[in-house]
Order: sequence, then structure tokens, then C-alpha cells
Amino acid sequence: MSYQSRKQKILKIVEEQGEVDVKELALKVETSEITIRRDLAQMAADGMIFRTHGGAMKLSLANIPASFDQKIAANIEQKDYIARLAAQEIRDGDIIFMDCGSTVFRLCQFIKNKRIKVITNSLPIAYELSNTEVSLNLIGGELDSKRQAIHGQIAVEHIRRYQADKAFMGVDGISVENGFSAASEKEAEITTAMAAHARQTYLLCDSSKLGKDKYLKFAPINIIQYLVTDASQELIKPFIDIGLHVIN
Amino acid sequence: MSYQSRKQKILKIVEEQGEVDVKELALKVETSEITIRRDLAQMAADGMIFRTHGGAMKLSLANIPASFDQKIAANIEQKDYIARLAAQEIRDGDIIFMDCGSTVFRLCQFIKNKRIKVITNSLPIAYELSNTEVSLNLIGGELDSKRQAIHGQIAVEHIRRYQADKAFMGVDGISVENGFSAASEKEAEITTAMAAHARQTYLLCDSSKLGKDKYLKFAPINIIQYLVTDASQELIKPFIDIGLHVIN
DNA sequence: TTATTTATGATTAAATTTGATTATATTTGA
DNA sequence: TCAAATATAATCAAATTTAATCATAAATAA
Repeated sequence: MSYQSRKQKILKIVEEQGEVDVKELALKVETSEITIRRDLAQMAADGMIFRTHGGAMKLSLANIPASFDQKIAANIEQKDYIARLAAQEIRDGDIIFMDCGSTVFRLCQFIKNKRIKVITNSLPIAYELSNTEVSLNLIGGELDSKRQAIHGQIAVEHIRRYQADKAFMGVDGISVENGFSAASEKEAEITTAMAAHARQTYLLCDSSKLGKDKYLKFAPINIIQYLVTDASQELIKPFIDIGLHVIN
Repeated sequence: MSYQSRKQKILKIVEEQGEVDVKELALKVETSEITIRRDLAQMAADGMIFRTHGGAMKLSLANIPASFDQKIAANIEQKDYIARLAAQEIRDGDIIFMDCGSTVFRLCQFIKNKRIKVITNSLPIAYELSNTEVSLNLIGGELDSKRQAIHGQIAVEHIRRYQADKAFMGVDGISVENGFSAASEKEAEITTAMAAHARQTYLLCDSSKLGKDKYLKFAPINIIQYLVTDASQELIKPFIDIGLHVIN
């Protein structure tokens, strides 16, 4: 059986059952487990399935409750490392933007006791920071339930009313060649608007996104001044070379 | 079963029941208590649930400040009675305003499956209605942490952008003689703005507030068309006499 | 043909997930 | 308040899964 038709078979099984483990797939497709793993890795990279530990899931099942959750669950250590570094940049009295990135969310735990004002479009952040020392300003507009965040024209106009000291943001992809890229126009709008209305802009970005491009390129790299990351010197170097401040 | 789908299962149970303990979850998900604890710890860190001693709670139930919690808990029966009546006025396709009143909050449970758009300044309502059939529009601006709601000039301007079918609101005091009165200017602003931008305005008001005045008189009674209440005929009569529709 | 790439499988090492155990912390009720 | 009951955290160990190499076979190209 060809490589392609095997993949199709796998996809069909995953779609039908919702969730399968590697062993079962190997049996049904009559191949070794290691081949199944290789196939699954590729298919997950192509966004055809959601890879779980031990098997795979249908995308729709994996995403429904909140794609935000799974994003957040990934690479927790790196994200906390990055968030802690970013938190050190914040001074009492600052007015900061926080977008709906999963790494940005991890910032919350480190800033609960700071006397700052946070302007955010993220519902989880709003929830996490309500009843803390932080003074909150919510960006208004339509709620995107998948991201648990507010997007759209109204949100952008809201952002434009303010001038913040710092903006802390995430992004789907960033590279020296193509600048910022996103998987959604909505996120791009917010990122651009926040960057334009903050004196200093920090990108919180784990190594998995550095040097990667997504389908929508939306801004040159120089809309930010600081890159906070856990990435290696090697990965960071091109960004330093073009004049970005890198915190790591 | 992968841990991803186990987490989803847990989340679903927590959302449905509002509150569960570890033992029950372990039983239902068929795993050990320690695994449940680990999952809950992660989910709480990710802001998906609220971790309690012994189990977990739905976010919208937890972390609400005591003041708001008490307001909601007070006179539950009357509030639910009023909320149920109000919910019957809502049709699929409606665009409605909901303010941060505690009786208005009780409306949520009755409208989760309606295909409507809700524009609200209340954070608890936003949490309660996120991930339901309802499409949400959040009013932006400064968060008042005591009321868990957004108030202020920016919020008022946000409201003015929209024209809704119906507005559902609470108030601190209402009387035939003095109209609407509130304990805070901020609430008065929001009430006035919502009433002005809805075709039909419903006041949800338990008997304890009927005929009472608070220190700030801010609007004549005729900014609303409907009064939804549990009050006795005797209390209601003056309002009917001046031409208000009373639902009870 | 021969060389080279590609796909697959086997083996081993590393990482992840889970459960058990024990010590610590929290809650509850006298 | 204290003590008993309960829940949690921390540590360790086992099982499972995955990643990393290497080797082999098949397919492709020169």
C-alpha cells in the first residue's frame, strides 16, 4: 500500500472514531507502530489531525471546548520562563496592553500584586486579574468564543483610544525575512493596533514560533522593540543582528 | 484514553455540575484520584476551572467577589421567578442589552440555548454565557471590581454604537414619584444609555426595590416600558396607573 | 548496472504519563 | 483551641510512549 493511501486510511479512521491510539491504527492499517507515529507526526504538522500522547484525535473534538486551553497546556515551562522574564520589565504605575496569547496569559500569575493598569482583550486574563491589585480595562466588542477574546473593528478602535507604556503580545509566527505572521486576520489587527499604541512593545515567543511563518504576513518585525524568548543563541542571533533587543 | 480527552471530560462535568469533588471525578472518568488532582492543577493554572479544596468549581461560580455573590444569593427564588418571566420575552434573533444587576444575572440560565446576541457590561454574565449558543458582545472600558462590571464614559460610548431590540436591567430604587434612583453615578449612566438604545426596555425588579428611592435620582420612570416583578398587586398598582406594562 | 534516495523496521535511549507511598497541610467538629 | 479526618504535595517507581539511530529493502535515476 502506498504512503498516501495509508495516510488517507488513517485519517478516515481518526475521523470516524474521533480518537484512536497508535496500536489500534497499526493493527488496522497493517503496519508497524513506528510508521504510524511517523505518519501521525506529519499529519499533525499539516493540521489534519490532533496528535495526543499515544494516538490521535479528530481536530474538531480537540478544539471545541477551547483551543486556548490546549495551546496553553503546551510548553508550560518555557512559557512560564518567558512570562517571568517579561514580568520583570513591568514597573508599578505602568499601563500595559496584554493580548490573548497563551504565553501572555501566563504573565498573570507574576503581576497580580503589581499596581498597574492592564488593558486586555482576553477574557481569561480579565478573569484571572479581577480581584487583584491590578486595575483592569476591558477592550469591548464581539467575543470570539474559540479564543475567548474580543476581536474586530470595535476592539481596534477601543485600543486606539489609549496610549500605553508597554504592550505584551504573542504571535503565531515571526521571522526576520517575513516579520509577523498570523493564522487569523483578527489577531493580526489587534497585534498591530496594540503595538502602535504602546511606547515599548514586547513579543513573548517560545522557540517553536521563532523563524516560522504562518499564512498571513501582516507586519514588519520592527513594530516591536523587545523579544522575550527561551530560544537558543543560534535561533536568536538573526534577530539581534537586525537590532532587536532580546531578553532571555 | 488520552489525557487531552480526559481533561475535556473533566471540564464538561465541572461545567455541567458547577462543582465536583475529586472522588466523583475519579469515578466518572475512571482514573485515580491523583491523576485527577494533577489534571485539575493544570486546568486551574490554565484558567479553565477554579480549584477548590477537595475538587473543582466552574469559573463563573468562583472568584466572584463576596459582595456580588451575596447579592446573587439573596432572594434567589424571587429573582429566578422574575428572570424566568423575562426570559419568555426573548425571541431567537433578538439583540439584547443586559446590565450588571443581580437579577439580570439570573437570566443567564434561561437563555443559554437561545440564538441571540447579548451586549453586556457584566463580567459574570460574560463568563456564564461564553461557550453557549449565545453570541456575546462585551462592553469595553474600566472594570469596577466591586460590581464586576464595566462602567464609565468609554462604556457609555460603546453602548451608543448599538441599537438593540430589548434591554434587561436592574436598578437600586424606583418609585412613581421620583423615577429611577441609584447608589452610584456609574450605574445610572449605563442604565440610561442602554434604555436609550433599545426598542423595548424591561426593568427586572424584586419587591424590595419597588417604591424605594436611593440618593441619586437620574431618570424619569418612562424610560422603561416593562416592569418584571414578583411584587403584590398593591405595590404594582401605581405603576400600572401611570401606563407601565407590568409582567408578573 | 550501480549509486542514491526514500520508506520502513528494529533497537535503544529518553521522555511522558500514571500510580503508590509518605509527609505535610487544610478543614471540620468537638 | 486541639485533634481527627481528609486532602494535597512531594518523591519515587513502573509502564508506556516517543525520539534518535542505524540497518535494510525498495524505488529511482544516472
